[in-house]
Amino acid sequence: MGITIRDVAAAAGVSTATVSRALRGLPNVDGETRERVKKIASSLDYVISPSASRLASGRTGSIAVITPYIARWFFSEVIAGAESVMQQAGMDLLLMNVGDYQTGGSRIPPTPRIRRRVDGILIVALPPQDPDLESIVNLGMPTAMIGGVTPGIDCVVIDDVAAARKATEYLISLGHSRIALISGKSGAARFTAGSQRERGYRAVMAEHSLVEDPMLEVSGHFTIEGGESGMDALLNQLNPPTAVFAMSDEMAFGAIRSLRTHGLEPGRDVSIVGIDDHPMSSYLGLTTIAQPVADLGKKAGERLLVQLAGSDSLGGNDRVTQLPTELMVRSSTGMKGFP
Amino acid sequence: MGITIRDVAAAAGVSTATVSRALRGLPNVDGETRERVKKIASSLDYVISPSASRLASGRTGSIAVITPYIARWFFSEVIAGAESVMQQAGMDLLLMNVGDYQTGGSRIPPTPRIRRRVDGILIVALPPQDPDLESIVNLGMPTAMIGGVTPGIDCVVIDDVAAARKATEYLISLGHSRIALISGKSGAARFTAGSQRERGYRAVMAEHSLVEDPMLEVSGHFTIEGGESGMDALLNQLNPPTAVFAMSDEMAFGAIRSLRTHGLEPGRDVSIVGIDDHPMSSYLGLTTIAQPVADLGKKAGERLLVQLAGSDSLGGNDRVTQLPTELMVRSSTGMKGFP
DNA sequence: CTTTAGGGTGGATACGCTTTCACTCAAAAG
DNA sequence: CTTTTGAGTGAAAGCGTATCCACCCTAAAG
Repeated sequence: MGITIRDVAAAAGVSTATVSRALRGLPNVDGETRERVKKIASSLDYVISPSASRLASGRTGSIAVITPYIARWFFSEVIAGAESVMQQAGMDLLLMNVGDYQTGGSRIPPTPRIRRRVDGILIVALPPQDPDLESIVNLGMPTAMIGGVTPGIDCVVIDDVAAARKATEYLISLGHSRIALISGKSGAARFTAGSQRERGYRAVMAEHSLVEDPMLEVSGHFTIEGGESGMDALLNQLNPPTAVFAMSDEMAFGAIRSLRTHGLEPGRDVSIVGIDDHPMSSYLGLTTIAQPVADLGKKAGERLLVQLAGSDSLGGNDRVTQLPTELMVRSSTGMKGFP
Repeated sequence: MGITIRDVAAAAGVSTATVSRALRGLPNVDGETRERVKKIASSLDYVISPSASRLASGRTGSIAVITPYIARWFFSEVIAGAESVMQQAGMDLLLMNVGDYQTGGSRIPPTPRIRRRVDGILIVALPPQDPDLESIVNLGMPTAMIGGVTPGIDCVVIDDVAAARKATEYLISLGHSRIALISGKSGAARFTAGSQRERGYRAVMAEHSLVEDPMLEVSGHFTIEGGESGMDALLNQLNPPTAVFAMSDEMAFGAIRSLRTHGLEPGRDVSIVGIDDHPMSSYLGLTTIAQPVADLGKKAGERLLVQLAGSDSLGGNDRVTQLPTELMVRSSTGMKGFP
């Protein structure tokens, strides 16, 4: 069952070699021959058998997406972006969920298995300490990475330092000086973004000679609940902050809830800035630094395609692509002591 | 490059046929032989070449996930559920985003192409009118479907009628009688869930002899903005509702915002119930009918695996699996005229 | 007119596995 | 003791394509 290249060749009166070349757009095929073959192939509903093609050519025509989460907003958005690019290039996307390595989720397939299955790898936001990261990179396959920087491989990121700077500077421009930080995890499981954003915040604070009160830094674990309890802790201090920079929108959401619980109004009593531009942010009026999440996926996909095409002209160093961020001013921020 | 089954066979002193059988757990292999082969294979870092295996066996070891969206909450959650099941079964997940057929997004690959690429198909919430649905079903391949019912194929759904009934009945139990409905799309692009939920709402209203005021039904297009403008329209009436059943949480979010804009407090002035239990719902205090989204994906995946295993014992009719829903009471609902 | 170049084509083989079929041999059945 | 059985195994034939290489023939170069 299923018609093969031989059927097409016979119907067109040519060899299978010519059919193969004609259908794949290779050179050295007469224009008229090519057209005839194409016409016959489509009239026969012929499609190349991927399995056979892969075996013969050694190319799998698919790439692996290795990610700790599939359903979380950031990740699904990145995956969707990558998928759109890959689909257009005729590549298949293989989802490989590795789970959170801290919680001992499912791990990546053994590397020899990966090597056989795909032509390239897209790594989405594995923290640099992830034990699998090194073994994947060591595969030496075409690889692109999102949300982290590893020397020698294509990395697509936002400028996390600059994003944090924008957020902090905006708060300062509003007259705030006691600006708290709700950071992510403090332990070993830190995403690259976390430490970078922390740096940006610290740098701006220092430049403006603002005290770096350790009491003003809490950990929010990148979750709503974490942001909420972090904000709670901040508000229960003797000298609470008048502004807060949360390293992610979801933590900012939690902070907003905490504020309201304490009878405070974001933007009036306390200003809050997040990072992400999560779909719910505009709904909640959260001022935030927007990052082009889907574009991260697209760009990484494109870089990967370049590598696969072999026309990779980049040196070993400038393999980092930075995508722009943008301050979205909404109602969660306001002049200090405005009312 | 890459070691083959022949290397393993040679090292183990057996034929490639035996290696193949031993590694795949087929019967008719001596226990000791099997162990030896396995040990040697793993010591050689040998993994079966999927391409070769697929070509020889005719099985692709992968299944297609056909869906109009990847990044939206419901869809990414379903995909994640399906992925976890498939990964465990050693199957690859091929993402095929068909886009919203109304907006003329990218369509599915031509069906002969699909047939060659995958062993089975998972359809996620294509509306029953989708022109591709029929052609996919007609492929006659193992197929499972989520969020819709098509005769003869495995379908995994929630009881949308019952969910809507629960929501409406709960509002009635709180003393409400002017209960509005914020529905999805009204045109042709209706998901099955939409019309079912509408039926549930109507049935309960009728059973309680409550007027079915056409003014109390608005369309919210399953978006936040749609829910907001729908609620706006409801509130601008002479005799606005005291309660609202929104067919999805996101529309309920919009409705809540509309309420606040009008100076009203959800749960006190107007009660709102949604469907989904979206992650933001608990944050916003939205009373809702929770549906087990990830489980929809898992269950559909399992059904598909059963079909692929050939041990499918179901008849042609009772192919519908219904998953339970649960009322989550939060602060967006309250007794009528309570304060 | 002869030589050369190269576009266009087909034959044949490799890709790495699965699976059928035939075969062996020891144990159970007669 | 002979026959039957079946578990265990190997040889070999595909599976459907890509690609190397040889080949032909026309057109440009000499």
